[in-house]
Amino acid sequence: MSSVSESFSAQNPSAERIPAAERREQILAAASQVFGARGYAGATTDQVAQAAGISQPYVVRMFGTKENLFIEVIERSLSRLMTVFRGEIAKTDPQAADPADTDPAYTDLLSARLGRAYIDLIEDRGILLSLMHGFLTGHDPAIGAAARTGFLDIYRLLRDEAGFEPDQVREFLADGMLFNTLLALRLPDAYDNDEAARELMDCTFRTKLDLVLGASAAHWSEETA
Amino acid sequence: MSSVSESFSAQNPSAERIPAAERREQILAAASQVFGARGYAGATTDQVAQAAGISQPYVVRMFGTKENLFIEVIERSLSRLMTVFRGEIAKTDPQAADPADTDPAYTDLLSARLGRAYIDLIEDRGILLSLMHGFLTGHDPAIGAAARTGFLDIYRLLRDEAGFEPDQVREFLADGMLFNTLLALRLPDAYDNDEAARELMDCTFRTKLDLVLGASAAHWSEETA
DNA sequence: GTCTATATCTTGATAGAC
DNA sequence: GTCTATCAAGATATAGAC
Repeated sequence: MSSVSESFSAQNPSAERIPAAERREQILAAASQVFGARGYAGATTDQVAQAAGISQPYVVRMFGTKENLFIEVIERSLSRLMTVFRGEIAKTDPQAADPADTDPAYTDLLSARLGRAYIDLIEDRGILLSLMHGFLTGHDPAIGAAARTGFLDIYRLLRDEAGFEPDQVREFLADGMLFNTLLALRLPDAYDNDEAARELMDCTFRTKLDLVLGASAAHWSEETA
Repeated sequence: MSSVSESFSAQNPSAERIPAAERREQILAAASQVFGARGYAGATTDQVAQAAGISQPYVVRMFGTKENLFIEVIERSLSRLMTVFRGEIAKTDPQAADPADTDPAYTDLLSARLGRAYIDLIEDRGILLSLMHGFLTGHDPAIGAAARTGFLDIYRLLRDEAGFEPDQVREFLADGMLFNTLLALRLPDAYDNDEAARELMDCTFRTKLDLVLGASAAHWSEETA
């Protein structure tokens, strides 16, 4: 994107004009990080603006309201997540005819692959965390509705497209929620100092631990405040 | 508590004086509900005050800061949760000598009982939800530290006092996090209108479903806004 | 122990120029 | 397409009376 000039001042220095669609995605990416770290209520539109390198009113101008921006962030996260899942399903199941009639070995393999793909999503810290904050904002009418719909869409994808039994879906989702919670808690930061944290993370993230710890260190150290 | 007089005006009408300790617990109980519904950043000290039937400055006066109030709410939730778990452990295991060397049937039974006890805690909606919001506020230095410590305390309780293997703890915690998420999402409200919601809740809450649905209807209908 | 009044800061949103 | 200036509302915290 817009080169070195931004590294000093967060504010768009020469007010460079870029296409609205591109700017939109820039803002959404920035908002995803900010909302993921602080939640809907805890984040400000100004923090998003700074992260995107533009002015606060422009953020509001482009998305109407903070609430609407958050909803678009959630929908973007859901879209990415489901795209990734569908990719794994397609990759794993090149010749299965009936997704409702699958053998146990297949769903076990697919479950492992989807789990790995989920963990890979951590590379962009904002996706899973802003989603999680969306789920926790069920109280807000508009956000709550979007969050419920999205969550149930994931449920149906796992059941109908991946061919999981309801109880397999439940287990998969449960692991995901623990995963998200450990990330939000920033437990990776305690990995070196607490044996319980270490043990829990070892058994939660297993082979993908390096990715989690590495992404964590890189991510949090960049934070503004 | 202070009887009928409060049903009209939320504000303590005649400024009735009650012992500080009792008032403290009143405020904590109210704050637990409010923070549980809206999270730390989303809740206001005034909402807590109204829920407790006193003035906003008095809430701040008694707890110093909103942040400190939230931390005390979290600690109260943790304390209740751990007390309940310890009660189940004691009840289940009257004669086991070495908690580190337990047979599978025992941990299965205990796990089921702890799970049931956890679901029972939903009767007070604030406990699990304010805890969950605490976990999601790992970004705040003070709150994050309290949340991490508390989470790890629960981990150690399950491992050392309940005698679970790390992987059993992981699974138990994962179910708990899914449980909390479904509550925060207010999925119980969608039970009648969405087959996926119904299926997921049926298999998550099983025999305790009545409790979840009942408590939900009763709880949310009482809400102020 | 508890309230009223209020200072002060933050923040989402609008107006309007370039 | 993007910014500066600014308003209005809301929220935490303090002061001080009763």
